[in-house]
Amino acid sequence: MMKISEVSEKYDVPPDTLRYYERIGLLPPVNRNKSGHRDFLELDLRRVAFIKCMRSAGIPIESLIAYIELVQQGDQTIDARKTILIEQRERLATQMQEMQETLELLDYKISVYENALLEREKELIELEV
Amino acid sequence: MMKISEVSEKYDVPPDTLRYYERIGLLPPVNRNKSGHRDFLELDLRRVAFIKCMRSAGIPIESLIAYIELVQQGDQTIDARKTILIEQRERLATQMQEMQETLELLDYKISVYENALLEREKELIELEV
DNA sequence: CCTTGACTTTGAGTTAACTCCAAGTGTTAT
DNA sequence: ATAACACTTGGAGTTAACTCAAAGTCAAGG
Repeated sequence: MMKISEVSEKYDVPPDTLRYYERIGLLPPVNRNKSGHRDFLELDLRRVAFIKCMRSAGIPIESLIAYIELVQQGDQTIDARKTILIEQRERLATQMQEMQETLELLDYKISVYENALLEREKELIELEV
Repeated sequence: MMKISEVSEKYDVPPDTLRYYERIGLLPPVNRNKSGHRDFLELDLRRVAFIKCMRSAGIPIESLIAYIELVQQGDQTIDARKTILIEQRERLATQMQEMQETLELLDYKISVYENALLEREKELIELEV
């Protein structure tokens, strides 16, 4: 359905990274065509989208591999999967709070610099007058 | 005023990391006592706190070094400093938005697993009855 | 038929940010 | 005075997550 270059283009993930993900078991074995080239099917694409979303938020690959492996093992692992997701959800929420605080400090500092620049301008104008 | 072990304790940053920060120029040369040991003064502590805040949000060390160097150079670099802070503020905001989306996906998936588990329970009860 | 270009694998190299180690020095306690 | 201990430096090692390179295969175009 889609070759690796197209998937790379569509999801903005380098081909080497897609192959790397498959190599380490993050992406379960991708469908192949007769000549051995990867031919990403709907399911493969959904997995890529999921991985991309998780990685863009910094969820560690190790946790994702653990999760994906549980998914492969079937319904009796639902509870364990939920545990992983909740754990990562908490880490993410904590991280976002820290970032919120940093954002506020940055905003404060930027506003201070803004005022400092205005002061400088005033001084310069007074020199001219 | 405070030795490295105390600073490490207070800010929860390993001594090796504090020394590393100084080595690479992220932390300007820390005050020393007669025997050559670091003796962190108020100013050094404020710098540690700032670095810790920025790093906890993932602001890259490289940008922080650039910023700190400008600070050392005095008032005429205020505009350049502001530019760095604004740039990082934007990167941070973007990152937080991506994380928000991931958080929502995680919440959704967790809720799906919640329901799946309830279904399983129901089935088990029916088996018993 | 031969070249071109995209694919393949395996393994090595890179980058950021630490983290650890060895060898040495100065202050404190016995 | 000597042992213990926290500190010092310089340099090497680690970890996560890619990223690149070499050597080979295959289908399509001239």
